[in-house]
Amino acid sequence: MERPGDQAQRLVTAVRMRDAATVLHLDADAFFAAVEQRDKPSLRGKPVLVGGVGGRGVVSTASYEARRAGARSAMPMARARRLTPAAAVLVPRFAAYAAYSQVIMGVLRELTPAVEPLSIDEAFADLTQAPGGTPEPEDAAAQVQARVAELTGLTVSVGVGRSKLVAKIASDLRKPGGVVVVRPQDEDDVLLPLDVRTVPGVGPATQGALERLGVRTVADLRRQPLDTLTMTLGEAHGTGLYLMSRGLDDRPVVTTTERKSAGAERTFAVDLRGRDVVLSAVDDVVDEALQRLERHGGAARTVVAKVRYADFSTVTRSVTFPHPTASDADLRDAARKAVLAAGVVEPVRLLGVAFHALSPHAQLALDLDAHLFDAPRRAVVGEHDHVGGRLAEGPDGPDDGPPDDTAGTRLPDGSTAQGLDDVVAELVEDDARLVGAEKAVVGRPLGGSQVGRPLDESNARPGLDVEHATLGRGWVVHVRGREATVRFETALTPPARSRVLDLDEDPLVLVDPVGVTPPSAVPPELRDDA
DNA sequence: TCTGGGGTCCTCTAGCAC
DNA sequence: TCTGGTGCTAGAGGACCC
Repeated sequence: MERPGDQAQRLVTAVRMRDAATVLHLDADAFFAAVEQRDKPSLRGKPVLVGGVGGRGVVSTASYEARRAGARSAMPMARARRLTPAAAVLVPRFAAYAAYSQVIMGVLRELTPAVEPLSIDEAFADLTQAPGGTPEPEDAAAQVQARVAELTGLTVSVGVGRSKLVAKIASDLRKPGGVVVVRPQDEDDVLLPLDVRTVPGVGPATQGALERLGVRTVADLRRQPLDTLTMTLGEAHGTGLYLMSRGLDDRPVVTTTERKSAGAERTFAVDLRGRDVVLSAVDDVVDEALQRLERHGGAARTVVAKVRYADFSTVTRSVTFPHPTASDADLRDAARKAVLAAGVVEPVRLLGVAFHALSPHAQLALDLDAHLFDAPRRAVVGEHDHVGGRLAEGPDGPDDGPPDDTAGTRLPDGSTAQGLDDVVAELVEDDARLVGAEKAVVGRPLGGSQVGRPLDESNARPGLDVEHATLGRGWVVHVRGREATVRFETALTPPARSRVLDLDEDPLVLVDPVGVTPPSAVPPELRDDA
């Protein structure tokens, strides 16, 4: 019989570690806020909060100036504003961040083709795949930092280790703008004193469970037997932490990953009451989810609805088709059924719809069905249902009829929704200070892109890009009625004072972000280091 | 203080077939 | 015919990440 110690030993010896620090992790510093400060010169050196501007919004990213006042990611925006009342509060401009992200990922690919983006502002790179041979880690890190600064004007932090675990932890040790290379012989010195919370995968719940074992640091974690960790945290998580506490991690850098799901969710500024109100709101969320689905394969087999009630309890229900489907009407119908199955009884705070089991081959499957079964679609579903698939019924009983082909018409503009809060935001400016106040509006989501449309109170969000026929490009500070406050500035201009315009006399149009402006394009007298 | 949004992965449980 | 064990799949929920 195998003893617990044997099992742990087998686990440890199965890990194939690299013998040198060749995994690089890059993390852009305060990414969203840094891009905003880059594109909006009047905000440089000032506190900036990017996130949801509604009453229930949270901070996505706080600039370092705002962090000094205590503002943090995931903090309720209202609290962050109290901590740093002078901060500019802006909605995220994902199109701008994506453009910067592409340049940063491109810099890594100049170094090595083996780049694994983790998110919009983070990536791993495998230095052993560099075409000219494995570079020295310090040289690689310096090259990446210099090139990113040259092309974007942003700073990034870089960590290099012999594993993803160590590289990621290292990049976080000297932010912003730091480089930390951890060689194998130095790993214990770096890892063991760290708070266990710094280990990727340890969140508040795991931290609480570990604290009950008396574990606070990585050194404490390493002293725990394997079976204690697996009994406390589950097989996978326990085993993972057992290995990570020893610096053991042989996950490769992978360049391609398959998307598993696509969806959308929305928190309402005022809780929804009543079945009809909720179902109407579901349709809006489905519209957004369908747009995302279309960008990621177009077809799905499972539809999951999420309902969060006023007391923050959350219920999910799902509907699974026998085959992946790309039919908007079917997917919409399934989402409605799933929401009803969750039981809409209390005030609803959030609705979400996600599509799982994605497939690019749905149309092929549907075509095959059409050839194989010369019968109405319902019969096809029934045929496959007993073979193993399931088609959940709504709470009212069996499917009440064939799908309505007129339902679920996709929005015609086919644009990229930014997923912004459905609120109208107002920023009140006090000379150099930006003080926020907002008014929540329910039922008027900023659905789809508003690019090309005239700016008005309903589509205004602080921070969005606008253009004036003669004054040029700028960004929205706030709009009240037909009066808009705008700063006409870009990365290529000096900081601008805000101007108040009458939208009837001086119409403004919402425009796409300008893209990445390399520092070399900025006139010398306006450069950050000038 | 009062908790977003888009994801991934894991665990537990139940139903079903063998 | 009934029962229990096992393996598979799906659904639901939770934890975590950025």
